[in-house]
Amino acid sequence: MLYTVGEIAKKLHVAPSTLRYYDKEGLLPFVERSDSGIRLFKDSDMEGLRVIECLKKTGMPIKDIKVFMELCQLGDSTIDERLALIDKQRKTVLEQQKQLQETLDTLNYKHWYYETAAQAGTCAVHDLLTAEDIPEDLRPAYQKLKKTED
Amino acid sequence: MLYTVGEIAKKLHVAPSTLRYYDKEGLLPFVERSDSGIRLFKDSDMEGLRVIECLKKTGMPIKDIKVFMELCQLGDSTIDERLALIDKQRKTVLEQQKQLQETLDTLNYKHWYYETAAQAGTCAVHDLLTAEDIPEDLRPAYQKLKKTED
DNA sequence: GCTTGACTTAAAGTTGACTTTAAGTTTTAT
DNA sequence: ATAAAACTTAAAGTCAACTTTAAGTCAAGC
Repeated sequence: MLYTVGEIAKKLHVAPSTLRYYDKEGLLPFVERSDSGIRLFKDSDMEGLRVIECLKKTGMPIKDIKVFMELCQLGDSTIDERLALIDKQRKTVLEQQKQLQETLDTLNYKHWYYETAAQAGTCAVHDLLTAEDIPEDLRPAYQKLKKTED
Repeated sequence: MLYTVGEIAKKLHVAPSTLRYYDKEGLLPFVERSDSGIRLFKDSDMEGLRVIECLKKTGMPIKDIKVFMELCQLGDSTIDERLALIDKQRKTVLEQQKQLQETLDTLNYKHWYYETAAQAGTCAVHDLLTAEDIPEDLRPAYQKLKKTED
């Protein structure tokens, strides 16, 4: 089964122009063309597109994704290199998870801060509070916001 | 204690031009100026800057951060609104965490894929494997990559 | 007092990732 | 056979978030 760029775009919920852009940037070395020059996507191309989608979600820039997709085209001699790139990207995602958790911790503190302020009718209530009044799990985030050194 | 834009920039590990840009965009309604027009940051401004940093990490656009910082300047009458914005942003971070975990699951599958291929010396080894040969925790990611409908 | 480095602004430039436009070709449907 | 819809490319436009530049002012150390 073969698909045009518009059909694939619908499947992936992206604009056809996005796929043409990716192709122009070299992310789709696997797509073939009809005699008249129309892109023909195979069922098996979907996996490559999903890999691109995944790498994009890690924040990898287009140019780096291109390198990976090219390695895929080169066959078994590039397996080790591809494994190294996957592992590198895995590390960045783990770091992002850590970062996002810290961000959430801060927002959780702010949520408590404003809920408490809403109860009291004023943010000034927090001037009266000491560290012990802050829920234990929110204290680290509080300390980070308040710290003055660095 | 008062600080110039360059001193604060160092503390936050950002370029001075970034802070001037934020100021121009209205993110820093709290910074004061000397008689000659030089920005003077107070110790207490650090917390506002850390809140901006936090909101930026959630992916919130500059214009939306501006709204939040302006609400902070307006005092206690905006507590409820600020709480609502924090909660909204908290939701987006939870969604991002979910997304990032799915991305990591895919990378974990790919890691296994290439490690297996490296052992065998060829990616073709995966043509011989069935679903049961794939570690159980990696199967959902595998299924997602392979699925052909949608 | 004067140089040097840091500050100021406005405006232009950069980057990445697309999107839109324009002009043309191909395929599909009647 | 022809009109409409979908495809093609190259080039220009957009957007967010900065960064750089240019021209000038201010402040600190010698």
